[in-house]
Amino acid sequence: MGFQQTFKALSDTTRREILDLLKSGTLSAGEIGNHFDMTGATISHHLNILKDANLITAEKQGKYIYYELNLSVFEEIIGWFQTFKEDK
Amino acid sequence: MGFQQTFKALSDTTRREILDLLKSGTLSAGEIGNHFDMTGATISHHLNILKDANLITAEKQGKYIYYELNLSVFEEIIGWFQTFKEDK
DNA sequence: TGAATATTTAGAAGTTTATCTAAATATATT
DNA sequence: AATATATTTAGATAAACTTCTAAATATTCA
Repeated sequence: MGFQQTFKALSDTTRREILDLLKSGTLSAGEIGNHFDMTGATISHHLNILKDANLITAEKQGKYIYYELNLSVFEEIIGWFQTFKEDK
Repeated sequence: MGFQQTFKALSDTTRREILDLLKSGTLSAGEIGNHFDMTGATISHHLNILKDANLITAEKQGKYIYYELNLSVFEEIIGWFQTFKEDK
């Protein structure tokens, strides 16, 4: 765990775009997939990586699974970056 | 370029440790390499990726090449993370 | 119950990545 | 000039990653 998983998750353009989409609010897997020219299977794989990295959370509601940003991990990462500024 | 190269560079543990080392100040390639159980060739490869991502700068002085943090790109990345907090 | 929709899982293919060894380049020293 | 030191470059290999297709699971609706 730690930062490794988080940074790996952030190192892919599609996944960062998914996070950008979720800034506007909760979206289902299908709605997220509509923004990309990829199969649903591929999007599902990316969502899983983001979820494992705790960057998003998933909640099933009937037929759909809704994904949402999990901001707490963003805090930690920002904190890591801040250490570079402070120590200067 | 843009963020892609930067996040890719940050997605490796060794490279993040190199950045942590450089927080204390400038170091030569050899001094950096001494902190890791890897060949100099591998360290050189990682330094090159960090340099291409503008996360560090290199300056040759005689026999040595000194590496230093380049904080300007850190600013940009912190800015990207901040957008997630603000838009909430 | 059966068909349609939403999403995930499994397995495969091609690409990228991290690392090594060996060789090359550049500088300093004797 | 020859040797030693510092670092990079080139080429190879194995592991990890992204993406696809096909199949599986879960849910809703007629």
